[in-house]
Amino acid sequence: MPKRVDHEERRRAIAEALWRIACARGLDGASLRDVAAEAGISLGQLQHYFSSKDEMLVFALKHLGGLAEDRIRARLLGLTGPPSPRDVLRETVMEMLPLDSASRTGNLVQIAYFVRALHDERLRGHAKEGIPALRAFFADQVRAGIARGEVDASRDADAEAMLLIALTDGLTTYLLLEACGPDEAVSLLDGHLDRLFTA
Amino acid sequence: MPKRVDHEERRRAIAEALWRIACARGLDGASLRDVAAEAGISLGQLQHYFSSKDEMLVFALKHLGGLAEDRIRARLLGLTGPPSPRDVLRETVMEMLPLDSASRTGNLVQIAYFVRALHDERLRGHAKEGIPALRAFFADQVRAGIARGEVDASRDADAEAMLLIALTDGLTTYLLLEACGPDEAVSLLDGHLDRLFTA
DNA sequence: TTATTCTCAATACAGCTGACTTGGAAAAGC
DNA sequence: GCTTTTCCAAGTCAGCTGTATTGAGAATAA
Repeated sequence: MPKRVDHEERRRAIAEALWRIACARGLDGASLRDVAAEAGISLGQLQHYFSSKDEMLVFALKHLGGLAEDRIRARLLGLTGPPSPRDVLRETVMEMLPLDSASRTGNLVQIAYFVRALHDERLRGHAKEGIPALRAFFADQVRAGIARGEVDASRDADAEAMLLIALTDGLTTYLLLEACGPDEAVSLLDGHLDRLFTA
Repeated sequence: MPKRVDHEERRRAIAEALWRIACARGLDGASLRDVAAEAGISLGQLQHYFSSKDEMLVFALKHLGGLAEDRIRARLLGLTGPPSPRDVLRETVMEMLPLDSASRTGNLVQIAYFVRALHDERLRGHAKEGIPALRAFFADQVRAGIARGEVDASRDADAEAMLLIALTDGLTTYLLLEACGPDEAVSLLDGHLDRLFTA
């Protein structure tokens, strides 16, 4: 056998090269040759690790989502003391927003996938799969807030969860377009949470 | 001179063919030949009306925005009696959301443009140009609501306007992904407006 | 009629795309 | 040393892309 190579690591490196290109030129502007060049390998080598372009795209999408989840988890673990539901929601949303350039890259790539998913049934499944879990997570936090008396009991936890997700997503759009600054986005979200957590 | 042709009308017909393709396969999947075939004309004829693909894309985008504005204006004029600020906001937002299949098409195309604009400076200008006006329009309605005592005077009209725009945009995303139904989106927005217009 | 100008079809072209094939280098197990 | 398996570089291929060119038909104005 030849030298043993960590396939997963190679695939991750290729996926990250794909992100860089997708971020700069869009997903459709990322040819196999471009990605290979960005990753510093030959086209043949790239095709050795991904037997088709579609396989590469799906892998890169899943890897992206995994890293985002990891970042959120790490951020929540980094909270000092027992976090309140409001803190959990705030930190999660802040991590999702494109407030720094690294997060901006991730969001740009994710949106590129989203748009492709609108016309591609296979990708749509992958794109949608994380939404119910996120929504349930948010709803749980709202319910915890209600239980602690920090949220008015008349609020519908599921509705508030969807509202917060949609708001985050919309702000993401305008942040990426630079039609809205990071400070403004943060203050808008804080204001929204202020009215949700009234106690 | 040969038979006189209404250039603008031809260009509109071509733009609409482009939308149909962009809606089904994405903007990047719309080649000049595809658009010409969809419009029922030859490639040469299409090139006679648009000297470059870029020109066609920009024209189609502006035409799309113009029609959307017209629909909103018509809907507001259709309101019986003097509309309250809340009605104006509600109707405008409802017209923007992809609640029926026609509006869904428009939103799909608009998002395709949005994503391309993220990587294309020329398009970004066109994509952003309508946002400040919309935001100012929404803010004016909120201010009118405050003046009429229907909105709490402590609310920041500009912030509420941005919040509503972002929320609409986020809901649009999840409607298009079918991660959220039309009824739910409407009820979420009504709930949001209920809390804004408290009197 | 004749000339002019508009409309548009056909074709060509260079460049890029994703997929595939071939062949060889390298390293582990025997 | 020899085999076997893995890894990967180079090249080929058909197909599609946007653009440019050429020329023909058609209708108006002289």
